[in-house]
Amino acid sequence: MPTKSPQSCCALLAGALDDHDAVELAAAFKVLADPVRLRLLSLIAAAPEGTACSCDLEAPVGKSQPTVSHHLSLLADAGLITKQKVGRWVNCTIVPERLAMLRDALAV
Amino acid sequence: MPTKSPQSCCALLAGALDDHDAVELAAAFKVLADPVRLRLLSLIAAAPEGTACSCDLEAPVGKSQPTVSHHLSLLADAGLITKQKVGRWVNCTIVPERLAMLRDALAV
DNA sequence: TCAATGTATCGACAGTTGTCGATGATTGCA
DNA sequence: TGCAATCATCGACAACTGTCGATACATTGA
Repeated sequence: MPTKSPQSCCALLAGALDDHDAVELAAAFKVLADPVRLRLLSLIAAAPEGTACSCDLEAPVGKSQPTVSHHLSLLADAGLITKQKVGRWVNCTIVPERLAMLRDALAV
Repeated sequence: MPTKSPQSCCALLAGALDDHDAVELAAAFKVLADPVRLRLLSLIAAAPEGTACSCDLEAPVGKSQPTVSHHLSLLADAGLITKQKVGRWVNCTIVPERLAMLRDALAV
């Protein structure tokens, strides 16, 4: 379940950005402000059907399993991906609507 | 002088994102990952002609003068605003092209 | 039931970051 | 020239973050 975050209705850079919205929007961008998470997002988005097993993500980013697990959890908490456990594996799927929402937040 | 940063030509989330591009893109988003900086951006963008005096920005964000100066420098280094000194004041102007570049980086 | 595998959690550590007070530099004005 | 105003820089501190090894949990297969 994604945490609550800036809605598409939020007044953004073009309008008044109150303190509450600023904190939420900053938290959303903070998740994107890490090269490992960006690479994980890129790998997941480029995988077939936008879904990748987390076991296939450790080698490309060159980080340990706990580190990758940590980053994937942050991405999931931010609603940028969903994690579905199937057997012993965890499939990560990108949520393009979430990216689009953040993209719209940068509209001027 | 803005520091170099992800070009519009960068393969982003939809394509392969190599380590170097990931670091640069993450650095760009890191600048946006702070509520004070987002509010400063919002205030500058909402000001007439997208330009505001830095002396008018301290009160709205509720931070000290050194803190605001620090954040404005980060925004300027990231190319999101330009700073022009006129007399004793510093005018900050938004750079919408830069925001658009980051917005495009989130394209899926 | 037991071993193996994939994942999450915990504890710890180093590095980074946001913040402010104090201070310095520069400009405009009397 | 002296003073006030605006901004940048410095030093310091607390808080946060990314990282990993060790370990616990969960699921599959034998």
